This record gives sequence, structure tokens and C-alpha cells, in this order.
Amino acid sequence: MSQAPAHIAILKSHSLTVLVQRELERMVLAGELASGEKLNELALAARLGVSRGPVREALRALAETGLVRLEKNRGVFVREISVTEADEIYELRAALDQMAGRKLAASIRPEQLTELGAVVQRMRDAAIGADAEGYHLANLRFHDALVEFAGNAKLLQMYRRLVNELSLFRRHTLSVPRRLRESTLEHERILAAIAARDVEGAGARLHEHAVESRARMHRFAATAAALPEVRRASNA
Amino acid sequence: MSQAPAHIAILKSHSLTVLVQRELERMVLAGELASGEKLNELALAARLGVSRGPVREALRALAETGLVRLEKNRGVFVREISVTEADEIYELRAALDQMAGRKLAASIRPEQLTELGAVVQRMRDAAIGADAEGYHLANLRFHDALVEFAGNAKLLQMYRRLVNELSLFRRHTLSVPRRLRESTLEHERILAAIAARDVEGAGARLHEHAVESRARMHRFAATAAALPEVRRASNA
DNA sequence: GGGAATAAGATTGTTGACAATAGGCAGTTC
DNA sequence: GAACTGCCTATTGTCAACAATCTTATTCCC
Repeated sequence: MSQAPAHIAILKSHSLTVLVQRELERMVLAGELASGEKLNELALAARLGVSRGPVREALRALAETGLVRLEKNRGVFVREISVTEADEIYELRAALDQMAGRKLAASIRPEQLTELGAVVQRMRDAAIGADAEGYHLANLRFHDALVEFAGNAKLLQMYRRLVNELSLFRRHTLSVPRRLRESTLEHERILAAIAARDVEGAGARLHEHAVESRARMHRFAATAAALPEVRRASNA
Repeated sequence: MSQAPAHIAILKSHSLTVLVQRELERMVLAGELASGEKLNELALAARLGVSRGPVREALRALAETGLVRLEKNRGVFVREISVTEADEIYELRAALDQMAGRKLAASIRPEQLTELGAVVQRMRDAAIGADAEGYHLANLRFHDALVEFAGNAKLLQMYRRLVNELSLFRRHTLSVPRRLRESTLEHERILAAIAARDVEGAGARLHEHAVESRARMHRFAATAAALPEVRRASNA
């Protein structure tokens, strides 16, 4: 009776379906449910302490966001993002980033600039300390904040959805960015263009930046294909 | 026995949930379920001849696409798009259209050009005949084809989702475009730029075109607000 | 007469059970 | 020994019932 209230309050405002959906999304993004893995409804329901109904509803919703794939009478699978699809997402992201950069350069407020500056500082620190994971997180936050500050909720929603999907792509393909210093510099230039309220410049820099990410992804994919890491599930 | 196979084949490949989802989407987009309307699960289930399970699953999926809104313990409502949100969508669409235009100008194939030309011809005919509905359909098809031919499936998916949401905005706000001839001319110019493989020009024209749609929406919204059409469901 | 408390009805949230399908296993046949 | 056929089990698809919550109508009090 004394430890329940918090949980009860949560349940009051959110249905089980919503909670299950969030938890499943978290598990997928955290890699606890591996890309391509088949999800067993009953097992998930048991694990989360609910019945199959909410789990099924949550899975239908997640299918619409692109995180899982449904096959009738066969089951639900965590989506696998192909190189082709990742390429499309990167290309789209370039356009969205450019839009965000232009909007932001035209409207940024001092406290937003301060926050972005702090994130870039985190990148510098991570680069100096060769802290790839820390850099990765700061990088994600930088771009998310950028789009958030751009002030178009729909854009933010789309952007986050794309980033989510991309995180399914070969689980942390780029988690070890080689050139941390170089990359930090790119972000500094982006921020400088925004601070200078250079609309076209900020858009262009962000677009380039996304295009560069895309190219890096392709180089990595090519490398990964060259040294076959015993991955193909083919019959040969 | 002789009329069943077709239905069986459909049910074989698609679950009830998927069929219900499609039908509900159709009903919403066709206006059979009005914007803001509360949807009764049991009534929908009875109407579609299924139980509440598939209906609930379909509604959860539709909520994720932005067509309906869920309120815990209160029900599901067809989403209402505010002017603010419509504005954001128009702005996003401008960026996506520009991207599509640039890609298409760089890659269009003869048969695609022919098809786009045929659609523009339908616009001309509709403009001459003052056929607003026909024009509207041709216009939708023109832009959808444009994005489709751009060759980025993710872009197409996102674009269609935005267009769907926009169709919820004050149901056919622009269904009577005044300047059919003028608008046809704009589309001809867009197509010309693409045909000339003018990457920047095609992108720019499409961007302008979307920005113009956005401005038109705002003018219309302002007009509609000026002459209060007895719409507010407020308590006054 | 108006407003708050309350009870009845309707609707949603959740669960468990049943039906249908897919995939694997053993047995049989060639 | 390989391939095919038919069962068996595990899992998904669908449904109906129960519990919890909200809405509405009614009653009571001021």
C-alpha cells in the first residue's frame, strides 16, 4: 500500500498498451531485442506481466513506426534495415537537417545557443578523452536539439522516427567514429553559422554534414561486406 | 463455392486487423468519419462485422499514423488538425517537394515524363471545364507521382502520411481553387524544369509552389475565421 | 430553481479461452 | 538414403466475458 501509489499514478494516465509500447520501443532501441529477432507475444506478455491483448496492440503501433514488421500467422519481427533503406533515410535526413538549420538560423534564441554550445563542449571533451560512447550521445543530442529548437513539431516527430529506424541499422555501425576531433570541428562550424544567423550557410553546412554521414555509412558498409564477418544466413 | 475464392485469398494474406485498418483509414479520408468525431469501438466492430479486438488494434495503428487520437478511458477521436499544425505540415512538405524535385530532375525517365505530362493535361482539361473536383484529383496525383518517381521509398511514405493528415484539415479547405488556369501554369513550369533536367530550378519551383499553397491556406483560414460559420463547439 | 451528490447506463481496458495456421517430426514409400 | 505424407505442437488470430472508468440522468438539499 505504501509503494504502489507511484505505479498507480502512472497507470492512471497511461493505459497498459501505451506503457508496453514504450517499453518495447526502449528494448528494441537498446538492442535488448535484436534486429531480425522474432518476438513471441506470450513470452513478451509474461515478461511484462500483462496479457497478450496490450502486447498485440503495442506491436501493431510499433509496426506503424517502422520498428517491427508483421507477418500474418508467422509473427512479429524486429525490423532489419537494409543498406538501401538506410541510404534513403540518410538522404531524407539531409533534407530535414537543412530545413532545421535554416529555420534555426533565422530564429534561434540566446539560451538555445547556450545549450547547443554546451553540447558541443561535451563533444570536445569526449573527443579529447577518446570517449566514443560519450561522443555518440552528445552527437545525438546536438542534432535532436537542433531539430527541436527549429520549432516545427511535425519535423521533430519525423526526424526522431528516422533516427529511431536508423538505430536498427547494423546496430551501432558508426559507434566508433574515427575522427572525433574532425567531427567536432564540423559541429562547431554548424553552430557558428547558426549563431551568425546565416540562414543559407547553416542549412548548407547541415546538409553537407548529413551527406558526409551518409557517405561514411556507405564506406563502412562496403568494408563490412569486404571482410565477411560470418553474418549471412544464406544456405551456402 | 464459386464466389468465395476471391474473398478467401484476401483473408489468406491479410488479417482482419489490416483490413479493418485500411477500411477505417478510407472512411476517415473520405470524410465518412468526420474530423473530431468520437469513434465507438463496438459500433465500428458491428458495422464491419468483426469483434472489438481487431478494431482496437487497427485504431492503435492509425493513432500512430496521426489519423486518430486516443484518450485513455474516454475513447478514440478522429484527429483535428489546427492551423498551426497544418502550417507545420505545409512547411515540411515544401522541403520534401524540393528534395523530390531535385532528385527527379536528375533521374527522370521518358515514360515518367510522359505520365506526368498526361496528368498535367488532365489539369488543363479540368481547368477549361471548371471541374474543381477533377482538378483536385489530378493535382493530388501529380504531386504523388512526382514524389513516387523521385525514387526514395521513405520519402514517399512520409509524404503520403503528411498529405493524409492534411486532408483532415477543415475537410477540403482548398477544394475550390479559384485560379485553376494559373495553377495549371505553375505545374507546367515545374514539369518543364524537370524535363530540362534543371536540378536547382525544379527544386526551387516545387518549393515555391508548396510555399504558395501554404500562404493560400493561411489566407483561407483567415477568411474562414472572419466570417464565423457557426462551427465552434464552444460553450458560448 | 439551481447545484452538488449519487446512482444507473454506456464505453473502454484487460483478460482468458477457443479456433486456425505454420513448422517440425516421425513414419512410410520408392 | 531421400523425399513425401500425415500428425503434433507451438504460436498467432479472433472472440466473448469481466472489471474499471466515465457520462448522464436523477434526486436531494440549500
